Amino acid sequence: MENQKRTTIYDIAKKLNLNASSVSRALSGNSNVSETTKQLILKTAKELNYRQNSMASNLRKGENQTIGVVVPRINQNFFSNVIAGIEEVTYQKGYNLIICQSNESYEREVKCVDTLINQHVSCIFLSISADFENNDHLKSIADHGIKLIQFDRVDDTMDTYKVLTGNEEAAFEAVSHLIEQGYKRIALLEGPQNLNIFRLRKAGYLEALKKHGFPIIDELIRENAWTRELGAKATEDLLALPEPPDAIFASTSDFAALGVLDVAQREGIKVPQQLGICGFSNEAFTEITQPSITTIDQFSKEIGKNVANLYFQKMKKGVNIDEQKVVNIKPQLIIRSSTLKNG
Amino acid sequence: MENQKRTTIYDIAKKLNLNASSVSRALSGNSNVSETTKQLILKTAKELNYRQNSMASNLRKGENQTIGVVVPRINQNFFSNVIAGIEEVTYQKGYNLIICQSNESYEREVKCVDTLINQHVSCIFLSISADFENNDHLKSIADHGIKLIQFDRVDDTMDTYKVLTGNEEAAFEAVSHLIEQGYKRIALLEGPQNLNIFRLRKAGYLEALKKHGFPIIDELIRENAWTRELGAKATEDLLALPEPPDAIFASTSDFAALGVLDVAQREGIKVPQQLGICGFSNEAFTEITQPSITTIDQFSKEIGKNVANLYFQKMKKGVNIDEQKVVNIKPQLIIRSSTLKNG
DNA sequence: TTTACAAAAGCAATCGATTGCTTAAAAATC
DNA sequence: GATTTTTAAGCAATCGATTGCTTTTGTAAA
Repeated sequence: MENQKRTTIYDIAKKLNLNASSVSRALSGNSNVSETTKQLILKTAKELNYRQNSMASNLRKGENQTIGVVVPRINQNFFSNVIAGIEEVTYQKGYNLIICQSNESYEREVKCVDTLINQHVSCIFLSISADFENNDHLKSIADHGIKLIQFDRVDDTMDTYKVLTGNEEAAFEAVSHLIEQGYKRIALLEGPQNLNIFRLRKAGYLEALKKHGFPIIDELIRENAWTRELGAKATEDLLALPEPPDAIFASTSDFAALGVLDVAQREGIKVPQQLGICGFSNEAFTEITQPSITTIDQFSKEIGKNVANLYFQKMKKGVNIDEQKVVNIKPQLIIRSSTLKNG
Repeated sequence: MENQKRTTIYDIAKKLNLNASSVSRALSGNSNVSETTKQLILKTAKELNYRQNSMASNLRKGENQTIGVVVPRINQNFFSNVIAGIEEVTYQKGYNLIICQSNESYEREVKCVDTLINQHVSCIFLSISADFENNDHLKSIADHGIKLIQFDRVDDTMDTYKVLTGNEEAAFEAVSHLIEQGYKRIALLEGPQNLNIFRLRKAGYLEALKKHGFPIIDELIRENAWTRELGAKATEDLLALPEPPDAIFASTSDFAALGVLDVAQREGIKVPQQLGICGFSNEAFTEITQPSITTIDQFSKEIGKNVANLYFQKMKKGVNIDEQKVVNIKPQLIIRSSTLKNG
C-alpha cells in the first residue's frame, strides 16, 4: 500500500482508451471535451483515486501557487497572528504557504530566502531579523522574478511594497497620553536601532516630548530592553537615578513593560500613581495584570490579511504604476490602569 | 528585470559547450565530472545567477523535501510553539514546511489534507480539529504513499505514529493535588468529547476522584467550557448550585481557568481559600495573574521537535517494525498560588 | 605501438501535466 | 446531397533536472 505508484492522467487515459490531453482538459474544466467523456473521466479519476501532481503541473505552467513567509519567530504572538491572517487569505485563493523563521539571525534569513527562491515561490512576505546586515538577499529575490512584500520590520531603503503600522504616530500618541496624565519625567526603553520599527518609535517619543516642550534627557533612554528581564534590569537602573523617571514607555514590547511592573511591585512603587507604564503590542496578558497595562494594539492579524490582499489584488495583477506602495495599518492606543494617574 | 527567464542547466551547458547532464552532475557533486570542468561549471553557475528549480528536480526524483503541517489554529500558543519546534528540526534537514490551519473545521481539515496530497509532501504532521467527524481523509493520506504523524489531538483508532502528552496522568496529578490541598468538591470544565485529549483529561479526573474515594457528582461536570467566556459562564452556574464546588479544574485550557478567576474576583470569592483553580497548558499569563494560576506545562516546543525527529530518525528510514509507534512527552504540573490552600 | 581500462562527457528517456496545432467526426447550412 | 462550420479528440513538444547507458577521450599497462 505504501509504495504503489500514484495514478496519473495516463492511467486514466489508458483505461478509457483516450489521450492524456483529453483527460487533462476534462480535469481542468477546459472546454473541447464532450460532456459525456468529461463525466466519464471524472468518474474514473475518482475511482482510481487520482490526484493531480502539483509539481508536474507547476513545472509545466511555470508558476507555483505558493507563497513564502519569513518571520523572525513563528511562535511570537505578533507574528503568529500575522501568519494566521495571511493564511486566511491565501487559503481562499488556493495558495500554499511555506513558512520559515529566521530566529532573528541574518544568516538564517538569507538561507530562508535562498530556499524560497529555489522553490520558485510566487512571492515572499518578509519581516527582517534583528541583526539585519544588508539587503543583498532581498535584491536577489527580484533578480529571480519573485515578488516581495515587506511588513512590519522593513528595509526602508528598498522600493518594495510594504505593510506597516504607524509606529511613530503610535509612540507619539502614547507619550502624549502620558504627558496629559501629568507625568513629567518619561523614560524610554528602546530596541535595536537597526530595525526601522524601533527607530520610528523612538522618533515618536522624541517628537511628543518636543511638542510639549519637554527636555530630552539622555539618561532616561535605555537601549536594548526588549525582554521581561532586560526591561526589569533597565528599570532598576532608571529607578536608581538621582532623579528617577515617573513614567516608562516600554516601546520595545509588552514583555519589557511587564518587567517594569515586576520591579515596581518588588520595590513597592505604586503604579500608576508613582510610576506610569506603557507597553507596545497589546499582548493578551496586558489586560490581566494588576494593574492592567496601557499598550498599543497593532491589529496583527489585519496586517497579515493586508499583506496577502496586497499581493492578490495589486501585485499579481501588475497594477504597479501610480500605486501607493505602502499600506499603513493604523494602530490604536489602549488606555488601561497603568497610566491613569488622573483616574 | 521582472520577466527574464531564469537560467537553467541548459544555459550553463550551452555557454560552456557541455551537455546538461554534466552540469547536473557537477552541481549535485556527483562524480563522473573532471575537477576542472566541475569548477568551471560552478563558477559559471554563480555568474549566471543559477538556482536549481526544485519543481523540476522533485518531479524527476519523485520526492519532495517538504512536510505539511495541519493545525487547528496557527496563532494559538500551543500550536505556534509546536510549529516552531518542528521548524527547528526540519530547517536543519533542509526540508520545507507547508503550514495549513483547519480553523477547527472538519471540512477545512479535509481540504488542507487534499492540498498537501496534491503537493506530494513527504509527510503530514496533523492535529485534528474540534469538529472531527471521521478519518477518511487520514486514511487517504497513506493511500497516496504519504506518511502521517499525528500529535496532541489524535484519532486513536488509527495505527499511525503519534506524539502525545500524558493528558490522563496530568489530569490525575492535578486533581490529586487539589485533593491533597483539602478541596472536597472538585468541578471539571471539560471540552468536546470527540477529541481524545479532552476524553483523557476527564478520565484522569474521574480516576483521581475514584482513587481518593470521592463521589462523582454529575452536576459538577460542565461541558464545552473552553474559552474565557464559556469558562466564566460555567463558573457562574456552578457557584449558583445549592452545594457549589470549592475547586474547579479547567481541563480545557488556561483561558477557561482565567474565566473562572474572573467570576471569583467579581463575586468576591477568595482564591485559593474558598475556591481552588487549576488550568491546563501553562500559558504565559498564568504566571502573571493575581493569584497566579496552577496549570500543566505540555512542553509544546518539545512536542514539535519530537514529531519532526520521529519522521527523520524512524519513519524515513523505514524502521517500522517492532517500533514503539507512540512517543509520550511527559507534562508537568506547575503548582502556583491558585491551589495552595495550605500555603 | 598497441591494447586494455578507467574517466569524462554525451545521448536520450523520464518524471506528469499542459497546450498549440492537426486531424477526425459530428452538426449545421445551403 | 454537398459543403461549411463547429466540436471532439489525438499528436507531440515542452517545462528543467536527473540518470542509465553509450561513446569518446585520456591514461596506464603490455
